[in-house]
Amino acid sequence: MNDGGLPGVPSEERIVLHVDMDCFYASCERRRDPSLRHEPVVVGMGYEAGEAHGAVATASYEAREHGVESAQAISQALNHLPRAVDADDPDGAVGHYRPVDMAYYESVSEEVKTVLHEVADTVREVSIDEAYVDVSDRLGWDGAPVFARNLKARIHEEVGVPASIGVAPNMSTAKIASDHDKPDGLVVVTPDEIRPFLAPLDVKRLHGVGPVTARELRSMGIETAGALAQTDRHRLVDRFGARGGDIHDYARGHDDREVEPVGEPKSLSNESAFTEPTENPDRIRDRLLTLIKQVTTRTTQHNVLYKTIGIKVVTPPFDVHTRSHSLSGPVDDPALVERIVLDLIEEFEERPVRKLGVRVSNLSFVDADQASLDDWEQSPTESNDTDGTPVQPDGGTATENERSRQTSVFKFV
DNA sequence: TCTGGGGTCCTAGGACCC
DNA sequence: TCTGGGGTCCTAGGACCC
Repeated sequence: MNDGGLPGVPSEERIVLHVDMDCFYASCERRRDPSLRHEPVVVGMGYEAGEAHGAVATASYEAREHGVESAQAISQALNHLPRAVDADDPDGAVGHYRPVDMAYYESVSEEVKTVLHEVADTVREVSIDEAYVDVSDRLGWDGAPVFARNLKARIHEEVGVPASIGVAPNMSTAKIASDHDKPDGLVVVTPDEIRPFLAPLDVKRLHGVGPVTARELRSMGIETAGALAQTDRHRLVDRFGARGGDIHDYARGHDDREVEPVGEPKSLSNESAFTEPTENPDRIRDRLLTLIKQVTTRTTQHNVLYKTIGIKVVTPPFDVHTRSHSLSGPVDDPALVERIVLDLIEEFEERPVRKLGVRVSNLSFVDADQASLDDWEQSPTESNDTDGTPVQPDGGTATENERSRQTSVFKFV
């Protein structure tokens, strides 16, 4: 190995692990209630005990064997796998249904991430149940299988949930490897195994190939990663833009992305669907007000300012529309969000709506360090109230709506 | 497959500035 | 007043990921 995980390390020499927790929510429920072990467990979003509404967030492998799938309506899942209380056949299989408990799952996730940070310097937390770690500076390829096996064991013993791990010279291959032998899998792909490992796989296994791209590739006669690897790159870029080049690289086992910690979020949003499409202006308005409250509660709690405020409106059958408005400078102002959102929704008046969303973007984060204040000089004409202060890089005038909120203004020096 | 929620990145056209 | 080209920002939509 060379001098340790620095940029410029040849990608073939990196050792990247992708750690993917197996049906994580269901595993968390089992950790909390060990009597669920080996039992079919279904965790439902919007589900309440005894009810039949909501959708499947996660199903354990035992539940999947009975036809329960992710994103399925709970009512449908119950047809495949009834609860004990409403099972007709006393000898038939029954499922254990639980509502989503994000706070608990996040606490379990924290424990897993703590273990990961103990065994590696570089950890990218992708989601609540998934992370990449780069261990190039800690071991070589001959030590990788034992290291990964020990990590799996540690997570199981110290946190009490199962994980699948993929090991490969880059992120995209490590991800495919972790998925290759789920659940409780461990797949190591060394640099010289990478091409033969990828070649037979269906293109849809590649990161960046979704249903649309898979269908198009298929129509081009490209079904496997091996075939994609041999396709002329220009053809792919012409057809798919920048992503065409990426998936060509991934299919050939090339991926130079560094494992780096995730930065600050780029946007914050909340959305919510109606049980059936509605044109009722009061229901729409009420729902929007709820979403605004959810979003601005988060921004205020975390000291986040935003410059752009937007809505998402989904009309039947499933047409997604977005509208947004940008301010001249960052603010955190719930009343202003409300005015802008209600203004943007007017365009959709009298149209049926099945889903609504509220989003803020163009974020800035003011709490971390105020070092940047050195670059800002408070305008002598304004008051000195500095908390939650809207700042305006151009020192310009805000729209008439936001002006009311500007208790103080900073001027760029 | 008929559709839940929270995100990211890319693309393309238009406005505006120099 | 006719006119070129580059850069940036904004907006909307699309595809994808978990």
